[in-house]
Amino acid sequence: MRLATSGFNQQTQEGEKKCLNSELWHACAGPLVSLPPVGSRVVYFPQGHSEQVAASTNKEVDAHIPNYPNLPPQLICQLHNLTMHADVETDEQEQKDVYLLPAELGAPNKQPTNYFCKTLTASDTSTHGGFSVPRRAAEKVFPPLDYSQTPPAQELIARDLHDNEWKFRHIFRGQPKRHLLTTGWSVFVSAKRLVAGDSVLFIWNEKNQLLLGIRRATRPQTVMPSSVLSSDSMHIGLLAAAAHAAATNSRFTIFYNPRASPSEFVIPLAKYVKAVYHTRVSVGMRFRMLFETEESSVRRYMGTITGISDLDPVRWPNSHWRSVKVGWDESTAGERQPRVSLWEIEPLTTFPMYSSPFPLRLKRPWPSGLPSFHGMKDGDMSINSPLMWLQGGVGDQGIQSLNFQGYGVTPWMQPRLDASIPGLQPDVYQAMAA
Amino acid sequence: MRLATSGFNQQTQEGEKKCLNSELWHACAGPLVSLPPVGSRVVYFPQGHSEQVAASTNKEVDAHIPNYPNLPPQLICQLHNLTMHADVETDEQEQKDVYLLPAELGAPNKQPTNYFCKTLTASDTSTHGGFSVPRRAAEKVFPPLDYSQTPPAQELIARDLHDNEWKFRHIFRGQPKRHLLTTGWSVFVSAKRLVAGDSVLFIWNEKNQLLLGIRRATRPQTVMPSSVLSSDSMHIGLLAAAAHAAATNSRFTIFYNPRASPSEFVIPLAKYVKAVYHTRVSVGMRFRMLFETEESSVRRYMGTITGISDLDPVRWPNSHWRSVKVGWDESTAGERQPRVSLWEIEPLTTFPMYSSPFPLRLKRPWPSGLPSFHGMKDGDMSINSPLMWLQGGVGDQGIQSLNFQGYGVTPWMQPRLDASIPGLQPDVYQAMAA
DNA sequence: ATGTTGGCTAGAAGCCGACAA
DNA sequence: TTGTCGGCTTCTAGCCAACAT
Repeated sequence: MRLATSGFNQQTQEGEKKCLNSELWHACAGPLVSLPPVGSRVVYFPQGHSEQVAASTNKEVDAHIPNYPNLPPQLICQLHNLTMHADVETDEQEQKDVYLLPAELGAPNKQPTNYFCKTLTASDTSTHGGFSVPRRAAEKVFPPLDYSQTPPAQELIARDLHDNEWKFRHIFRGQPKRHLLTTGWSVFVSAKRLVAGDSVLFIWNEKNQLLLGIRRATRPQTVMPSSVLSSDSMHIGLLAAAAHAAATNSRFTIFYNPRASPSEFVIPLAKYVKAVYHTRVSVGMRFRMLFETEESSVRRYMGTITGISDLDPVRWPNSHWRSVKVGWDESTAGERQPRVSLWEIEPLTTFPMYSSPFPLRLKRPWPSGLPSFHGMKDGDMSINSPLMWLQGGVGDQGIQSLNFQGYGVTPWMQPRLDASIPGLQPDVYQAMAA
Repeated sequence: MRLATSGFNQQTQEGEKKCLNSELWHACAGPLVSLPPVGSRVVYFPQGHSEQVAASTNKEVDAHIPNYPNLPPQLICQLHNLTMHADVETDEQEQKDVYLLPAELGAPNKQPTNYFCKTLTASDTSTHGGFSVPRRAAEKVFPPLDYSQTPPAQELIARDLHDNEWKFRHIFRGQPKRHLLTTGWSVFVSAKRLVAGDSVLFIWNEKNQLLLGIRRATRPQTVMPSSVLSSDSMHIGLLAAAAHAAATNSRFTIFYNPRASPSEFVIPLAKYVKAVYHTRVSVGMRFRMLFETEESSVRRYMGTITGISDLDPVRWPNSHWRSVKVGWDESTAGERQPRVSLWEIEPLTTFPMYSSPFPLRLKRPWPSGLPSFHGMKDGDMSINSPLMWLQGGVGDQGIQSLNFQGYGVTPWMQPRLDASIPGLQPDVYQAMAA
């Protein structure tokens, strides 16, 4: 049975695309994922992109992949376009599809307020019964039941990322009383191929619509590399694409999977500049860092900086990518990564190095007469435009992806710095010296 | 339920791999697919590889993909290794996996003799009943039933590519009498996610084992490009990988999907040389070409050569890839491709150009002292070794793939030709002149 | 010769409160 | 508060021959 797709579909340039629900998209992506506004400048890290491919193909980058000496570890780009993507897995012969939604300009990552997220138990996914709704969640997110009825029950209609409708019987019964989704639930579970450990997300939005997203548990070997291209060619492909775009100042496209990638590798330029040039970090310094919890909220973990050095001095010398070695306070933090990037952490004691926002002497001032970006003065540090354009998306297929398209920067666009920043090791910002 | 894997598993270098049944692999790949022997020399066409990626991602090669001027349209390589691949799709949470089998050296493509292939009907795949076995097929392939029983019935045990066991109740009943697979059939259908239009393949081999393969109907958008890498980066990746391997004479890996790719793009060198240099073709010439039928046998279609020119003069000038424009005799041949490669066709009247096997003058003779290949004399045309190494496989996941690994050729290894071949347009073999 | 359908039946799916944790 | 289980009911999966092509 193919579920009907109705409602707020939208024609895009490709004609047959259907749009994704942006609110639900953000909810599925998680509270820590934010989309840079279209038109803004960002920093792209091929190194991080490479990590995503390695994670997706379960294969590390091989030794005989060529180096791209002209490809700097960080490319300053301008976001051109950004679309949300999601695979759709129907229960019948229809194959996976891509759905696109042009992201609204400058949409902040507003997490919905009226929502809940539950990790499915064995009972939730078994054929024996329905879905047990946490009491507080049901009372907050679902429409109120008429408790004078016996038992109180109603029909819920929820819409997924593709605007498909799912109907559930919501009933309040049992001893002790509890909220359950019965009829319709198993259809949803089998259609989405959910298993214990996956999560579902119910959102009650401002338009009084019920939205329903899923987040699959991260399972190994998400993608089958052998079906399309060798993982080596994929690695080479992303590097060559970036290098070519940088050399020719042409547009290119990348995909970012928020929930599959180890780290975000497209960072707003302002955030990057602030972290790298306006923050003094040193070994021994204490810091906080945000993480997402099971229940889709955020919490802070504390740690100490134990070192600052290149993650891969051979392949990616002078990179800011994960250049900070850290130790975590909590013993349960064993699975947290031992290396982070400067813009991911929040140093507990910051020493503003200079009063001026851009104190660094630039040996070769950048061309002026170009649009400045937020908080940055022309002449101090401006950037030739256009640099890069992005285009992104996220899915409910467990793989949630952002698609970035951009114009590359030419090498000379990398700011050239001679001043040294106390607290930072020299090799950390030599990358900026082309 | 995870099906038990027993029997002739085999440890490979990676430890946990299980081997595929090579006989079944060839049967699934089809009668026209043959594997070049390991160690032999082959010609690799990046252009054809590019077509496979385009078909897999449903996206044509974009305009702003860079050219690789140093990458010739055909690379002479030596097959290093070849493994068979298959995705396995289990019915539970386990994800797809890769299974590998080192291909036996020089294994010819021996199609099994005792087999049948049936395209599944709506009834075959519905939950309402079992599988209707064509009478001749059952009598030829299945063990004989005891027809004195009422009704005659037996249990069949078949093994798939991964050596998983499938049990079926085979019964001969109904009015009129017919062969049916009942109990166990639906489990197989749902586990493999078969739908009407897909095909199953039963083989009775020399060891009196029943083998069971599947071939999914070619469905559009087999692969989700957005999950991993943009299709642009994939295209760039395969080109850059080949170019890099050619420039550094290093090893590289490619995947070939016999049933997903429009054409074979790794051709035995002898076959290529014979077709390109020992066969005179011209406009108006009649030819035959082999195609696979519904029932997995081969038949010949006839046609006439209508032109000889580059398929893509801009991106791939002087390429032999699909350089022959053809018209087909049968009006039902509308879906057959209008362009083929020389080695795919069998000209009806051949004029041997010279009595010597390699009559072409080579401006720069190739280094000698290297292994010659079949039918070729050292000194006439020899090839520096090692050139390329391949490694391949095929799956039952609908996507059937060969994985080739090889060492690239350095540009000077391309034979340099000055002689012109009557009947071929000059630009066709200028490619060989680097 | 074989695809589809109606009838029948066995077994799984699915609704319920009991009973922990 | 909520995960799992035994008991019971409902419905579909699945076996059969009839019928059609």
